[in-house]
Amino acid sequence: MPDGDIAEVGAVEDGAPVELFAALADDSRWQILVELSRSPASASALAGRLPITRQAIAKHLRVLTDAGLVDATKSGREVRYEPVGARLSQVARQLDAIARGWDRRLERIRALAEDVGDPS
Amino acid sequence: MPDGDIAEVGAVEDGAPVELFAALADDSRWQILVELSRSPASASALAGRLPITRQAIAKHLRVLTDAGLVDATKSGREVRYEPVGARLSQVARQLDAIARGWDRRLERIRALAEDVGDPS
DNA sequence: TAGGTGTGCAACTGTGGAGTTGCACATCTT
DNA sequence: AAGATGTGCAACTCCACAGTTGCACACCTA
Repeated sequence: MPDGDIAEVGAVEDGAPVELFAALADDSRWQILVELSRSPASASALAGRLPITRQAIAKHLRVLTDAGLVDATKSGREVRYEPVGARLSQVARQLDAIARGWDRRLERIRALAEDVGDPS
Repeated sequence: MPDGDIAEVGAVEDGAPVELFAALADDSRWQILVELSRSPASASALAGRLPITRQAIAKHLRVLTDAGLVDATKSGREVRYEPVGARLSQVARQLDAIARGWDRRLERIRALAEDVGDPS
């Protein structure tokens, strides 16, 4: 089964990627992602550009890494992080599939209601 | 400017829809969305199918409505809720645009590093 | 006019997460 | 070897939020 091929019904009922949305539901993490998209950097480097502590950033990077939104590469004593577009695209496709599923179901229900409630 | 046309850079820097992700980052809210996608219902009706209180559901519906993920229709003394696919599709497009932006920037950086660091 | 059903608002509790400080360990440089 | 820089772990505080109970109000119906 191809990766991008997600049944729109199953995508809803199998449970949506709640953990990933939680990862994206934080301003600091988006700031980090923006900085990393400008240029990959280490936690300490990010600490120089953001208003929060290195340790706080490290925690956020942990969350982002677990969610698959960021890739960590150890190089000597420092760890270089960079954003991963693939994961985000995957979620985008999933969301679109779910949205289409909603619309299809509602369409069906409306058509049914039309037949029963207003048979002219 | 067409609705679907989102500059991939601006989409990142103007701030991502964090509020919407927060709305999606809850299991109970997804359960509610699934139920509503099966068939639109009121808060009390949902309370019969979900393991939480009507009041808790009402709070979640408020969040979902504010996020534009659910549409409320008052009919007599009851309020009928139904999911809105359009909002979710919009976010999907936004995420995809952001992801492509990441990939493009990293590509550019890599190409640059190739020229400088390994001029063969 | 009651009684039942659906909503709304307010206060309270419990918990998870964001951010901090402090310290220990690893690694590069001189 | 010694100092400097980067990272990791642990404990603590603070606060937003999920969920609850309790009550008041609005609306259909007998």
